[in-house]
Amino acid sequence: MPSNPISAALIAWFAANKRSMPWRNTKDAYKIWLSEIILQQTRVAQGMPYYERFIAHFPDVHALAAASEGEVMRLWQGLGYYSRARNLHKAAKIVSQERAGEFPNSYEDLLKLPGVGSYTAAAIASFAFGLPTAVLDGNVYRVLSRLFAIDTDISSGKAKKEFTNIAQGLLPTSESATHNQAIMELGALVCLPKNPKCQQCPLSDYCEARRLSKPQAYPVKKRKIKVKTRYFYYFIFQNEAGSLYLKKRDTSDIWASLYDFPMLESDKSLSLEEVFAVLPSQDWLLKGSSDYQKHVLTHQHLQVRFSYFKIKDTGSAWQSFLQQHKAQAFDTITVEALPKPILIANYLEKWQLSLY
DNA sequence: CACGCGTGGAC
DNA sequence: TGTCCAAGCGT
Repeated sequence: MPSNPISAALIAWFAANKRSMPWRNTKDAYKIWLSEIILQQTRVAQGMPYYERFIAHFPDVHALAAASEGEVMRLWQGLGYYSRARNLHKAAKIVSQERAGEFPNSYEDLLKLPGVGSYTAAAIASFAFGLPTAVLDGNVYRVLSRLFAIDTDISSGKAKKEFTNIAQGLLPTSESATHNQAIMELGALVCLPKNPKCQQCPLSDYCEARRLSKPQAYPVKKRKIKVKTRYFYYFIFQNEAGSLYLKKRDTSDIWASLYDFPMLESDKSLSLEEVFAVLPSQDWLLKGSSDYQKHVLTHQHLQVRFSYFKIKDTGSAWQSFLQQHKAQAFDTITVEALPKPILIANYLEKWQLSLY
């Protein structure tokens, strides 16, 4: 596909308005891949410090492949979607060990790497290798659905094919990298989900949704995110030496395989009395509650209310509890502001706490 | 195909 | 305060 008026306008706008990002100044497939994995479902401002930290620790794919999974998880901690970090490490080992550090240079082969799906494969193919593969992400869905007033449900498989074809048809072969970045940047800066800045848009003359005065009607998305509320009642056990008691989480739930405090979960809010009533009536618990703190965390998919019960004076009862669960704890943590469970993984690395 | 996965910003 | 959603992927 040769250039076309829409792409030309897009690219001209991009040249004047693009944000500066470290991974935009390179053709290094490793850096581009790393940035793309980090930026999956993640805003640039949130991912940037992680990208810098990963590059500082692991300047090339061999360094990343040589790291332990614990090191990788520790650097990733706080960013969310932790399977990305595990797949990142797996893919680094594949590229380092099976491909002598050379990233796959075709869309099909990139797709085989763990953690690399259709979007990321197209992005790397185009940004690093100049191949004419159109990217299709949330921004592109939004921009294209408005541009052509397409009301296909973007959460459907049909839409993926339809939008892929349109995106591919719009992509100028010779400038695929610039065009791809430009359309995503337009979605991120101008063609916003809620209040699109149509006055500033270089494509407004071509935009069907704009002509119909209903840009906010696009894209059409039927699948709604269900928000569940789970109530977690944590028990913070601390012995005389100040050591804390941690538990590794299940592999098939939120925060898979990360560490948090032992807890009681409920599908409804419980009063302090109810929490104690539901728990087995153990001496260490009934006698031990002397301090209580509460912290609330919410996000899109899941609403979790954390209640932390800090057991200060557990004494011998605490030790027998640990013994009962074959647990030992050593070293010291001072917990002033109690962390979210995700932060516990960091403590584990840092303080070498033992678990059961 | 529908769902789960995380955190933080915007409104 | 609630809702949406952001350079998606794996199952």
